[in-house]
Amino acid sequence: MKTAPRLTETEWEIMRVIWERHPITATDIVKALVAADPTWHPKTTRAFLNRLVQKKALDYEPEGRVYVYQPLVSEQECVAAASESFLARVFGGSLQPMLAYFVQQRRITKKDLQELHDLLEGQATKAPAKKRRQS
Amino acid sequence: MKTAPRLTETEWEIMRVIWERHPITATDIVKALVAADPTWHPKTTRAFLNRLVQKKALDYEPEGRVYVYQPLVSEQECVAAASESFLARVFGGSLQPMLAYFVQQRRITKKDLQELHDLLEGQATKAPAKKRRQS
DNA sequence: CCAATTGGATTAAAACTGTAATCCAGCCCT
DNA sequence: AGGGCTGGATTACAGTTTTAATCCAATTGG
Repeated sequence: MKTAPRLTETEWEIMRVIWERHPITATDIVKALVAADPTWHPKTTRAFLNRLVQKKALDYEPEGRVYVYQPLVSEQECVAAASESFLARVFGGSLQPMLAYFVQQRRITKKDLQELHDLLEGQATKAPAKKRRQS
Repeated sequence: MKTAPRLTETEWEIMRVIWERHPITATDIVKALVAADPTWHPKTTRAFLNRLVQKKALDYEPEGRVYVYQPLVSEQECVAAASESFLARVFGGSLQPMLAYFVQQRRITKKDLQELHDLLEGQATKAPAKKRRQS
C-alpha cells in the first residue's frame, strides 16, 4: 500500500480544496483559498502546489496554457495517516482514551453515541466487510 | 486563558515523561527516554529541555547541582490544543465526522460505545459540572 | 507587431525541527 | 590538589515549512 505523504497544516488546507473540487486549475485553487482567507497570496499557493506535486500528493496536466490539478492521494488515505499520527502522539496510540477525553469534555452526547451505534449496526448488517467500490 | 504551546512530535514524547513523573531531574528524563528507545541521545534531550523551557512548557529549579523539571502546562491543556488543531485540520473542526470515521474503520465497537455511554451517565450524575481543583 | 499581463518555474530567506557536538564550571576520587 | 567526570549552556547545522519575490515564456489587447 502506498503510504500517504505527511501533509503539513497548510498543505491540508490546499488539499482540501482540491479534494472537494478537482479537477481544478491553479487559479481556481487560489480563488477558493482567498475566499476562505484573504491573506492567502497567489505566489505562496503556487509554491505549495509545486511542493505537493514533488511530494506526489498532486498531479497536473497542462490544459491549454494552464494546469489542471488532481489529487494523487485520496482524502481517506490522508485522514487515516493523520489520525494514526495524532492518536500516537497525543493518546499513546489507543482510541479509547481519546474517546474518553471527548466524553469528559462533554463533546460527545448520548445522541452522538446513539447515532454511532446505528451506524455500526447498519454497517454490520448491510455491508458485511465486503470490498467497497474504491473512491 | 494561557494558550498551550504547540508541541512537536518529539516534544510530546519528552513532555509525556515529565507529566507522568514530575518533579523529575534531567538525568531521569534521559533515562526514561532511553529506556523506551535506546537511540535517544542525552545531548539531544538536553537541547529539547532547553527549548521547552523557552517555549514556557517547562520550568525548572536548581536542586543542588541538578535541575528538577516541572511542567508549566498541563497534559490536559496540551491534549485539548492538539485535539482542536487535529479536528480542524482533518475533519473541518467537527467531532461527528471523526467519530464516524473511526466507526467506519471498525475501530470503535459496540462495547466501546456502551462504555462511553456509562461514562457519560456516571459523569452526568456524579459530577454535576462542579469546578474541580485546578491542576 | 509590441507591450503589458498572466501563469508558472526558480530562487530566497526566515522560522522551526531534529540532532548533536563543543565548551565550561563544579564535584569527586585518588 | 589535580584531572577526569557530570550536568548544563551554547553553538551548529541540516532539513522542513512558510512565505513570497523574481525571472521567464506565452498570450492577448490595441
